[in-house]
Amino acid sequence: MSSILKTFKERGFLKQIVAEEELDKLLHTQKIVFYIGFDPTADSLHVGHFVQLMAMRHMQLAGHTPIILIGGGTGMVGDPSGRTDMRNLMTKEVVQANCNAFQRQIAKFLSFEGENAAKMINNADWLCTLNYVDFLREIGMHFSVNKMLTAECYKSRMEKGLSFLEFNYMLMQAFDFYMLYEREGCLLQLGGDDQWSNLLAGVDLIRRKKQKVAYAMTFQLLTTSDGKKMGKTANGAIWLDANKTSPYDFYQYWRNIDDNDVEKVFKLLTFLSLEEIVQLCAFRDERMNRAKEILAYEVTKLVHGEDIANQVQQQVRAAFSNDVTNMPQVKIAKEKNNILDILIETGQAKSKSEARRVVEGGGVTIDDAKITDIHTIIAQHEFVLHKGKKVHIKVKLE
RNA sequence: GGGAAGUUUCCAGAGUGGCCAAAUGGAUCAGACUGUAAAUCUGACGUCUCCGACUUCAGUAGUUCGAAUCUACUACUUCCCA
Repeated sequence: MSSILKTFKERGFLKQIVAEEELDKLLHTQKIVFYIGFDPTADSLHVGHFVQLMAMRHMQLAGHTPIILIGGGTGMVGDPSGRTDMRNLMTKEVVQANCNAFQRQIAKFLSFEGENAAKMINNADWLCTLNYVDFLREIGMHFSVNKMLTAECYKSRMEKGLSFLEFNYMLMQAFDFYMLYEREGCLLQLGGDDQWSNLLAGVDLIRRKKQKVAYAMTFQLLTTSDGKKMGKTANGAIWLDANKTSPYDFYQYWRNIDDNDVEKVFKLLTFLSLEEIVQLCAFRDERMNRAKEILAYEVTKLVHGEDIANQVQQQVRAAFSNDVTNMPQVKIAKEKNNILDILIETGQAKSKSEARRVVEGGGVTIDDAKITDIHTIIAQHEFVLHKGKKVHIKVKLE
């Protein structure tokens, strides 16, 4: 078995694959060009994309050439796969802005130099100038509506309704693969498992138009041990953009994950060797915390860089050991010195009602004094705010 | 084009004239227990000047002492017939 496929299997990436043996041989004997598409549905990538980025990196390290396909064209339509409702249609300007944001983030994961330098391509280049009739005649004729309707990815949409706009998404993605096959010699498309039908559509299209074989492989979606999508918090999704999810919160998310997910995340989202991972996950008691700390550090390092990871780790350690000089610090206006305003200004409560509840629930401590009265005024100009057992920040009034 | 059903608080989903800021479950937050874990138990979960007040149940206009619940219209969604 080729080492890359073995890696994907051992690390728990692999979900479904087209012509496994053939592809295995191909990956083993040749350096190929492959691609993953990213649709600009938001202004930042989130943890769900992270797995795909890691997979690309693994592939590049194995000598294969990655193409990052930014969905400037497909993003105009919206992928209905696995969704129960239609996406809001984005304006062209938003799509463009999101594309730019994606490019910056993805660039960190891949090398754009050397023999197998990664390439970034935007499918708007060909999708936005298509001629409708030509497209229907050349591409549309190869698709069976009957077959498309039975595709797993449309199931949930068949109950709620599927617009013709979205129904075309599969053709567009198939066409992308075909274009990359023609222009770049791209033989393989990777993606999350929710993309399986779309990937197959591309493989089919290439076979019909060129009588040539192309390959597809999907990866495990990042889920928690109880099967839910990973990356949800009170403040919404975990983003890879530091402005949307601070590196501190990002680090803490991984630091706090379920014991049962640690090994999986290590394998998928870090480059530590399997031996190291097994060793780190050997313990099922408080020693597990050491593993989680390393996990959080490694993952943060990949996304935000080593300097920031070091910095954040130091802050986290300081916060949890009550080391006042190094813990994260927030400055707020000195007029906001009552406990409710402090909670809001420091971002620990979204409304006064919420702030009130945490205080009344006994979750707030200033320095060493538990605050129980919602009217409390804090006299100090500098103090440590604790909320629950996980939030410890130094607050400065000025 | 004709007919039927629907649109509820982050999500799912009850509620069909006052007992409704709205059951229940999930998510989330806090407390207890712990290992910054899980499980479990407890509490909270529209907003505010919080023992009270205010704004909500697609939108608008009504009926009524009183509407998420009734009526009309508008928008959107689904289903059936053509």
